[in-house]
Amino acid sequence: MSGGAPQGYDPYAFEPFAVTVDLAVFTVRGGRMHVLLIRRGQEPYEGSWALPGGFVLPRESAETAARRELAEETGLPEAVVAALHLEQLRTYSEPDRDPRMRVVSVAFTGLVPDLPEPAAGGGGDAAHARWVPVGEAAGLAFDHAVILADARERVGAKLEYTCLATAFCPPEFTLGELQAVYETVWDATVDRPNFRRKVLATPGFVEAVPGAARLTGGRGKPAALYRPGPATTLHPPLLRPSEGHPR
Amino acid sequence: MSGGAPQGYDPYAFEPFAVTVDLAVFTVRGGRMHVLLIRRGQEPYEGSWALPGGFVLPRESAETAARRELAEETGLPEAVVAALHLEQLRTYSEPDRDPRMRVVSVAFTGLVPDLPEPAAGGGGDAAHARWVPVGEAAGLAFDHAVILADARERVGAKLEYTCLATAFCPPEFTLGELQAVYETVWDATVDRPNFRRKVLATPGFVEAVPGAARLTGGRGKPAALYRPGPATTLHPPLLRPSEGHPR
DNA sequence: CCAAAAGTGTTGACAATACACCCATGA
DNA sequence: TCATGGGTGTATTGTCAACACTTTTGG
Repeated sequence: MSGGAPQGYDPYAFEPFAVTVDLAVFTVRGGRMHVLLIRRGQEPYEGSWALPGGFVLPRESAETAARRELAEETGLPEAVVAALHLEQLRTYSEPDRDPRMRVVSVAFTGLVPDLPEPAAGGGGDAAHARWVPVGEAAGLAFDHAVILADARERVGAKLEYTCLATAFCPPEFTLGELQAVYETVWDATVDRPNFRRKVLATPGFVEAVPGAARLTGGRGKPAALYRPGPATTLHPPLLRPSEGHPR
Repeated sequence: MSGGAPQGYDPYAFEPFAVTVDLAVFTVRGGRMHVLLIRRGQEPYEGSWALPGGFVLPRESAETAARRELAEETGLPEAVVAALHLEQLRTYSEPDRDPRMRVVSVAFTGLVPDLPEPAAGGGGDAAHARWVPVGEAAGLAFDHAVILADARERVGAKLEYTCLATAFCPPEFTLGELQAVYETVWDATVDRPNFRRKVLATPGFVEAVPGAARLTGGRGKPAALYRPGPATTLHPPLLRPSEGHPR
């Protein structure tokens, strides 16, 4: 709520809650899904890998705090942080999730295209940030393994019924690259002709770039370039195969 | 995060955050969707209607707090509160959403079957709780109108691809009642034969009750009774009509 | 000319719609 | 016997998955 405070409530009467944000930021690189992690420099869990995040300041919203902490902790370029697709995942509030004090954490999921330079680049904390294949992210601090799993599941589900996949692609991309995003996130193969038809048949999902074509990586026919379109939802959905549903 | 605390962080150094929960609890009654509201008995917004909710206590998770506050503030029977379908909506953290202090609120969506007695019944605060048709919920306190709108949208969307609709029904229900839930929440009409086939064709959505049939309300052929099944997701989805999609 | 990747066409299975129709009950 | 709501059948229409095929490039 807000407003249901007991009469005469004194903000300082209780042991205070700390409110933090945690970020599960994903990218697709080399056919594998990666998550951005930082190495903890202090107790508890010193030396462990953890999701980036930090305290929400008194005059910040959680989303503002998320972008600020991401920039501070990982050294991602400002432009990337400002542009990245960020959405709330859920809030984790179990009383003992942090051994030191009561911490309620608002978790976010972030999506970025594959970056030429990894995470490092800025100074300071940035040196402790790394892209890690999600399969190799073991032994995370706190309940971050749970958050990571929840975030991963959510991204997979959202690809089915939203246009989110373009957030993993550079500003201009080929349909082959877009398909690779789906195949990587779902860890499944998709029929190219059908994928292509479905994407092009969804108004506003992608729009063709008038300019020239680009080669894929040397061999093969050059592919047409597309930009993300204005649409956000995908009707009808693009269902992942094999998920128990023969359909 | 949790753990990214600045070195030497003192829990009492900052102006503390209050962490609260807000609940948008819905039911379907008489062909209209209703939300459970309470009348505020103190400033700010004294006399306004608001979503039930309250402070998270030091040793509680947000979900525990949500059920406790719901029971305390609305007088819903314990059994109903324990059984109700509750899920996190999202967290609202804009700095000025409460004029008195910094309040971060974890919002939940709840679904209950139509109850014989309205909300009142218990004593205390319960007298100030009421079921209000969602269309008539105007002038809510704080940002509760936003939370309500977000919750309503989410429920409508979730009916499409989950088995959530049974949470609006009593333990045993007819397919006509289930269909009425969809029609009410979506404010759309659904073809009965097709609806029926789709529900029955989805394994685990509903299971037939071996016993006898029940009359609908007097007239008409008695309908078979069903119970919620073990399934939670709906593949393929049951898309609402007219939502911009000819399909 | 071959491999590799982009892009097009076609077909058959299946799903969704729309609607006609029968059944059981209360008044 | 009529109105009301439950339940079944079916034809048309469309969509989707599968796969064969053409096109354009690099080596």
